[in-house]
Amino acid sequence: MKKLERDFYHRDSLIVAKELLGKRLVHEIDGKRIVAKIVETEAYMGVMDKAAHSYGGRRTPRVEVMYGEAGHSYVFMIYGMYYCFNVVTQEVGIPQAVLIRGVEPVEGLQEMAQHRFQKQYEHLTKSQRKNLTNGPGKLCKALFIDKKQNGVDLCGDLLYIEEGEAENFTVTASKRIGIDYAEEAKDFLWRFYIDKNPWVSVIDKE
DNA sequence: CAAATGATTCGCT
DNA sequence: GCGAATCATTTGG
Repeated sequence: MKKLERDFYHRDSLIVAKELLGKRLVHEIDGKRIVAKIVETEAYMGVMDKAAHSYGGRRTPRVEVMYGEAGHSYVFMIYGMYYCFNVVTQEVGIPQAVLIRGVEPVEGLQEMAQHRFQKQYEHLTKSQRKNLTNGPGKLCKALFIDKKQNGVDLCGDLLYIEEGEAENFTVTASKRIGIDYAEEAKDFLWRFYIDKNPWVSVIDKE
């Protein structure tokens, strides 16, 4: 499959967030490919987005990578125990990113199960299989993503995103998750997911 | 089953 | 010091 190039990321977060659905996130560990299909994303629109770490043009060491070149990773620790993986978008100087919230395991299930539950994939309970990668903190654990991957170039050979299989799916837009402090910005429909996919972290009611 | 709660580190003020 | 783009576990109906 073809690796996504710089130009793909060099656009608005809202566009990139939608187009990332169905793509494959690949992490190569010791020459082994861990692959997962992206099924849920959220756009963070930078300066005018109260939910974004870069809101109002805040520029601290942590968010610096978002001001840099598109197509790099932005990984941050949350609640003291989990990581969240983002893709930096837009041109240099515009601090936008797309958070990956849910993925569907494709290759390397054994490695994912081992790292997340210290168990063989076959020994996972039904609930553990479902919970392997259906959330931002969970998928980072399963895909071996932590602080060391912050700032990595996704146009490189270790961590990158490639085209997925051709398929048809319905994209649902909804409110973002876990940003109740963001006032009016919490109601923007900037979360996107593949309708009816079981690996989406939070499903909206009818 | 849904809802409440505790865990635990780091970046920022 | 405070609180966070979360999650697993416990509690109660």
